[in-house]
Amino acid sequence: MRVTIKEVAKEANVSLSTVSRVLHNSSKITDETKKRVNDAIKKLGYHPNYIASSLAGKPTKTIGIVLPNDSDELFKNTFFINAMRGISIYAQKRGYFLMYSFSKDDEEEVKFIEKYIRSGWVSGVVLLNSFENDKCIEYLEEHSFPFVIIGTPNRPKSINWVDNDNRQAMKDVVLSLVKKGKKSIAFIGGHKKMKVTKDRYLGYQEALEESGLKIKKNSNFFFDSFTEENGKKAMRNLLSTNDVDAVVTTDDLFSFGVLDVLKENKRLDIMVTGFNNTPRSTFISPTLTTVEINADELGEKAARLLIENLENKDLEKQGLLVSSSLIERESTKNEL
Amino acid sequence: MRVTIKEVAKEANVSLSTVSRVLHNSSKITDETKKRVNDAIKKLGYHPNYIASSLAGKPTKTIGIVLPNDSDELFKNTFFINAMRGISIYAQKRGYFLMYSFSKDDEEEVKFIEKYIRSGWVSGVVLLNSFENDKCIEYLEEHSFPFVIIGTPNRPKSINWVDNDNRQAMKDVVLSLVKKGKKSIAFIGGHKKMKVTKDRYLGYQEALEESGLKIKKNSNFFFDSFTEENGKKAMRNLLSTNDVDAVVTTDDLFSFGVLDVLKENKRLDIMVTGFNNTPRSTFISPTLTTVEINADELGEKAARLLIENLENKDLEKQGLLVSSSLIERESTKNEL
DNA sequence: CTGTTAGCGCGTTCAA
DNA sequence: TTGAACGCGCTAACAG
Repeated sequence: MRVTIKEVAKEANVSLSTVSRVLHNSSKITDETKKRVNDAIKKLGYHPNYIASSLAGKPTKTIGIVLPNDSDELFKNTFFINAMRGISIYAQKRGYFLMYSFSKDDEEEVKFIEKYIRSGWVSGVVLLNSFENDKCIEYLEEHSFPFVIIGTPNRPKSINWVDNDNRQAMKDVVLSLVKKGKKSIAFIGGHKKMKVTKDRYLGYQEALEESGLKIKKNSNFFFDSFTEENGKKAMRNLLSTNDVDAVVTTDDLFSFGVLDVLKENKRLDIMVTGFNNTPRSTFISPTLTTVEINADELGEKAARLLIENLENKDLEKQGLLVSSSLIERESTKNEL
Repeated sequence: MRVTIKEVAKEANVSLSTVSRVLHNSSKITDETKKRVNDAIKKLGYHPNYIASSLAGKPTKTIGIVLPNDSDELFKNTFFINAMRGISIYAQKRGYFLMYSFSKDDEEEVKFIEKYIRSGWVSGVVLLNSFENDKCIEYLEEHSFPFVIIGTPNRPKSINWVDNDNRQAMKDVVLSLVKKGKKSIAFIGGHKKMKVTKDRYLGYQEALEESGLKIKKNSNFFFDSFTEENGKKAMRNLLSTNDVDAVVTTDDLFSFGVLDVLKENKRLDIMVTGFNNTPRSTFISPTLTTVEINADELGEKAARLLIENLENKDLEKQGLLVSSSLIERESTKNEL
């Protein structure tokens, strides 16, 4: 059987509560008795039982993470594993445990959150399903349970969230192209209703404006799904109707399609950038210039935000922006 | 405050223990009181508190997973995220919670296992660091704490483990090449001391033997590290000294190097296979025939093995083999 | 078949 | 500054 606080007390010739006190540095204790207790702890190899401690009212120091099961996303991206690692880096530093569960749909997602809360195991939740998790948010808010979301929620005011500065990121992308002498830059993005798309498009517009450039007609595209095929479609269209010298996209997948069309048409003088730094971007030719969204850091900051809120209940809810970095590769080299 | 068993008891006009009993289907209870209790549970929206239940002696129904932090592996492979998902699929079905932690080295790995055990949170551990985790195994055995390892341990007899049938997998690869008329098949693998390498090499030898083929001199290579460069080195060597018509490797990375050399030398008539079905294998040209190791299933079976052992203490330790599947792509097509 | 009671290991009053 | 006692929510004997 494991050694309990009781045996430590006996060994140190003090009462249970005294041991408990030195364990938590609470109230004043003589240096001498403190030493006696600590010696006993060491001698007996005592380690506190979190279960008992939690039952007696202490927080569990455990965070639950909810992941989507969608295999496509999982395969395409190292986002999730990196975000999970990021979370772990901060959480472990603070002595927190991490739980995770994959859910196959929204409904199951809520179910797991319910389970996390009701079981009493976790004291906070990280939402990692990048998109629409309104049901989860609703449930968590209803039960006023602490949580943080990676991604920008619809009502960002009253919620803890962490996301990239998508506007700035795309702005940087476009400005770097302008610096290379590009003057007619096309845009390919996801659905216009999505916050990510909106933000990135905003950055695109701002960069052009600041550079004194205009958006050409028919040079902006918005698609419902992030596919290579849509990238191709847009690029073919651009080649026939426009005189572009660069293309920015909100996702590497679009860019892969774009590059295919450019290769076919021997127009690799047109520069291309992507977003998300998917592994494939380094394997194709030309290698793709893209934006690293730093999933690690997103996770780390999310964990920090949550834990700070956990330990300081009346902290204001806030949103945190994580900078991303432009990774320059062959698709934006002048020599090509 | 959450509703407790006590309130349910009062509502149903029974004692605590009766409620506890219907909760666990233990001993005989009148259908009528059972109904009364269940009604009360529903009416009050009662949910058992796992913490209390655990403290009172019930198992925690929580499994701890230990992951390596090594970014290279993490990026190259979807193995970990898939294995984690596989574990979750089975564990969640059985009502188990999952904890994870990333450790940056062996030492930290043991530290986390220690923490898992001492805290009392978890009742079993899954080791996922594919290679040498002797220290962890040692620690776990010392404390006779239930665990399962994904991969083949050095002393497989007294340990629960799950792994691919590497011998058979490689055998299938080679036989499929023989069936395509190949007669001089080279082998490129990792360090000869590694169990994986040994097993795959064994399958290679068996297949050749059964097909009445001989291993040519200087056509087998073993490298310390899985790199493209080593693949190139081996292939250049093979081209100059041997008359091979196919190359099998124990890792896609070797194969990428091999294909590079073959393309350079316009020798794509030589067939190539890899191992692990890394994402890149579908993006290169020719696309690479490789072996899918089914990380999902490895995780699922590992969870099953562990949970079965958890719920049935005197179960024998065992090793489970997970079949892999050969994915035929362009690099083994005759037309090329 | 059901109720009573004594813990599980620890935190936290309240006294001393 | 320290100790005794109670309770967190639940399980598992032991009675009846």
